[in-house]
Amino acid sequence: MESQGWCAHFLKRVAGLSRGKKVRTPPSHLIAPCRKLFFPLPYPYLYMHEMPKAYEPQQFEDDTYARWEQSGAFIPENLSDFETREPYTIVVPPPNATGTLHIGHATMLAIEDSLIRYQRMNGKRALWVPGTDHAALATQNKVEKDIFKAEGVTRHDLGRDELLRRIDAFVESKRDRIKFQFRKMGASLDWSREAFTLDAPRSLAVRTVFKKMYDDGLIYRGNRVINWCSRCASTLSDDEVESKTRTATLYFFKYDRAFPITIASTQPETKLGDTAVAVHPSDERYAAFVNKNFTVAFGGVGGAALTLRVIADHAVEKEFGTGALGVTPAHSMVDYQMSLQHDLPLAHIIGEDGRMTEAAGHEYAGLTTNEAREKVVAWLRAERLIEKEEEIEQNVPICSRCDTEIIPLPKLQWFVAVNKKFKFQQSSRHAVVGIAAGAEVTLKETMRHVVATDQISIIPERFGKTYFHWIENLRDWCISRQIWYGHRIPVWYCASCPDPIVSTDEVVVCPTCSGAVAQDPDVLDTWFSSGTWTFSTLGWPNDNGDLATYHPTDVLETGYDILACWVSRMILLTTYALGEVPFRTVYLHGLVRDADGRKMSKSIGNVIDPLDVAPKYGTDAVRLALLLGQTPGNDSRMSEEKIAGFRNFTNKLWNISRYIFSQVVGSGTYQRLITESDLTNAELTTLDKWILSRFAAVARAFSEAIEKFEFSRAGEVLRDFTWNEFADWYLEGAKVEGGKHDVLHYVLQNLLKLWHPYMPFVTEVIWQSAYARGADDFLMVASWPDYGAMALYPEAEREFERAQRVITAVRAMRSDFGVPASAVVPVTVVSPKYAPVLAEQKLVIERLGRCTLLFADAAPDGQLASVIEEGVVAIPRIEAAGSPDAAIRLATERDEVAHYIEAVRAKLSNDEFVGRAPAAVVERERAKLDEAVERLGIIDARLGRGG
RNA sequence: GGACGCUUAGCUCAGUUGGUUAGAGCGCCUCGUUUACACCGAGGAGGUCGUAGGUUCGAACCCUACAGCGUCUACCA
Repeated sequence: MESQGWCAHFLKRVAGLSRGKKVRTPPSHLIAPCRKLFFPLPYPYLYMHEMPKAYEPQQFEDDTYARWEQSGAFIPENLSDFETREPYTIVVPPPNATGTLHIGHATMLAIEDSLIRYQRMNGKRALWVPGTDHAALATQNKVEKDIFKAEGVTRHDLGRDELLRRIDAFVESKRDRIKFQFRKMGASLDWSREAFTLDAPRSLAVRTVFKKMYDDGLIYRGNRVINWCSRCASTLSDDEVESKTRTATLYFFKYDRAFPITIASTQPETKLGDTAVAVHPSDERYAAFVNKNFTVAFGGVGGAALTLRVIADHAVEKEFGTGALGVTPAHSMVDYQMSLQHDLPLAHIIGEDGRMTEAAGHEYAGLTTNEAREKVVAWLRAERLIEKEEEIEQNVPICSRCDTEIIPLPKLQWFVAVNKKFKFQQSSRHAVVGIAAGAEVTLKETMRHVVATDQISIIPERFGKTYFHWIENLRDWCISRQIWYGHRIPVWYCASCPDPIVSTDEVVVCPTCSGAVAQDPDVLDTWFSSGTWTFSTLGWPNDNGDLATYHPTDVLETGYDILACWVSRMILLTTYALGEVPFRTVYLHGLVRDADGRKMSKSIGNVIDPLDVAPKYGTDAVRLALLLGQTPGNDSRMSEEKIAGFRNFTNKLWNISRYIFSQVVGSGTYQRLITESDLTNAELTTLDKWILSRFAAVARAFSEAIEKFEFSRAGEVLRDFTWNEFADWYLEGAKVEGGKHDVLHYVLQNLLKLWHPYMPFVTEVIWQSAYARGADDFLMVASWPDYGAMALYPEAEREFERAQRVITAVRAMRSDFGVPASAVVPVTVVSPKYAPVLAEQKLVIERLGRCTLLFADAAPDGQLASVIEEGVVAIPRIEAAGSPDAAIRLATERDEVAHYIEAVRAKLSNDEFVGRAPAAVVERERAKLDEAVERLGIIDARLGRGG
């Protein structure tokens, strides 16, 4: 870094910049905090000859990211010829603005950044939109908790305005953190288009969708039984409800002595609100009572006088309890559904504070449900109405935020009607196929349609089932929340006019009577706003051009755990609002667990924080560890050992480069970019043709795997090539043959390009150290290797593989028989067929096998021999203590071959196999047999000669 | 209760529409001449693909049942 030549080097690069292309100004609506600086930062990279032995990621990463960002290339309009490029869009799933980066985010970023970088290098107008989520309920809870801890006051003490001020301040103080962490991961996001689910453009989108849905009759206000959390004092959507198991006492009893049917309940206090008793339609025990009404005096003095109708309903399980169920429509989701079917009245006996209401009777009003239960049970005991008590396990719904037990209760709420017909409005640009403009459809039908017809494909496919299952069970979506942080419902009520006023703009006075209005106090479910994410981030409803260019987005990449609650909501709202799908492909990654397969959690202390390990092993290593060894939709395990393994790999790539650069005379100058035409056939050896052919094949395999979202396989293919073929064979062979300047640089230059989407930092640093033309010549915007145009040399591949087999055989024998590594052994090869091919590669074989090579018609008697496809490879015995018998290795080989021959012969002598299997398969087996028989012959001849 | 997934080498996992002598990484064992790399190189051991049936000329792969594990989901009061 401190070298003499640094300054001149830097100036040269600055000069390079001035020749660079002009940076386009981003669209005017975009704020551009990352505008390109006129002067680049001091050039941070190294001369080739200054590269340290080991790659030191922390020395380069922050600076590299800053330079990318300042180059403007994250903004697609700054890419060369951007107008003619095909758009490619991903919108990042917005993390909680107040949260911190965890391993799941790191997975998301690694995958999405790889896709974006790959597409950008492939000439796409690649846009990756960043953003954060306000996470209404979670954020408010967190702030409320903090305030209570510090000041002992609740939100009601503070009031709405003050609480919101505090929350905004909290969010403001935290929101830069997650963005900083995204940058740490190398994410090439267009920060000029950053969005927040609660900022002004998104708010407008939310209000606009709300009004449109209201006008279409898809949003309505209704008194319905909803999930109520008395601690949060709010409604919860079905998705925000979890369940836990607990043991409870199941009481078997009658409402009163005169009532003919015994029911069973774990919550006898709710029976104060019963309006029916339900039995199964085929239950003969109770058939006589069905449709009869009974009046019972339940709960003693101050209890309720109940009028109960006996109804028949399939939801009742004959085998459970007594087969008869007391129906409490106001405080049970199931019972509520039944009440709708049978037109039963609701008795609202539990209030929002979790205490019994007056409707439960004056003796009970004000008691908690537990107190009421004790009182009811005491009364039942006194009246001797209890027939039996049983301890059972049951699932109770709890609030996913605070674990408080959910109380279902009726409440006036806003809903989205998912089963109501509306006139479908088509997009003029990317119409949904199969639904005519103006067709009468429901939201549910639309949601099902676009996935069923593959206009949205889900990877892995099996999650389509989860999606359809979720749709089947979807009920009208309760979208109002009784909290203060979030998108306030855009509805105003006039004291003297009956109809609510729905408006995207602030309403000050009633448009009908000019009277005073009050806005609905509730806010929207956070998923309602995140459901608009793909199009609200692209400017809808203000048309700024982005929507036309970048929507529908290409890929939505997220964890499978939010398929139902988020992905499906985006599909719902986008198809409705735009008449377009929000994305073409949904890619679902699995959960990252710890080394023992446990979920990572702070309380267990098994969390691997990507920001802890990234400085230690390098961001590239973390990304590789997340991309390889992981398959879509399946959970994977993460450990520091795994990351360390990939750190080793980044270092390998570093050292491969270091070696190649060391081969250059006059290091410190730029390396020319080598093209196909530089590699003239005449100068290429078999070894060269082999690596070029392999590279072309690997570049294709890697690219095709990425296109198919097979990130792990792609990475493995490339890693194996880089390490096993390029480093271990080609580089070693090149040292022998010498004069490989062009091939070495050609493969390295293209290899760096292939690796760049996965490990952007180390590849860019290497590129900058040797190949960059100027300070703004980034590997990041280099074009993808044109593998289709690369020459293949299948013959050379086979020929070099023969040399490899000979070398491996020599090495194995040396190792088996304890030949000292320092000894150069004379090797005899008997291979009439392949001697010329092997002779051509004599130098490489001799050096890599540490031997001298002699071709003969027969190997000398008594030598150690190995028989390979090419023939016999033999080395002399050495006079060393404990040197095993020469025949042992051959005998082992003979056993294997003989066994194999037996198996193939059996197969080929089976007439049914020969008759029914495809000719090509049979032919392949025959060829295998011939080859094996030939080898066996050679081995036997050799063994017959005693050695 | 329903659905889905998983079960392949000591560990973590691949296995591309049924045809390989079943692979990789880590770990393990042996040996290290060679200044790109010990965050390395060479060689090696290690698996009757959960169990039992079935389909097929042929099954890790398809079907059935069972066992274990996991996830999501649900209205057993």
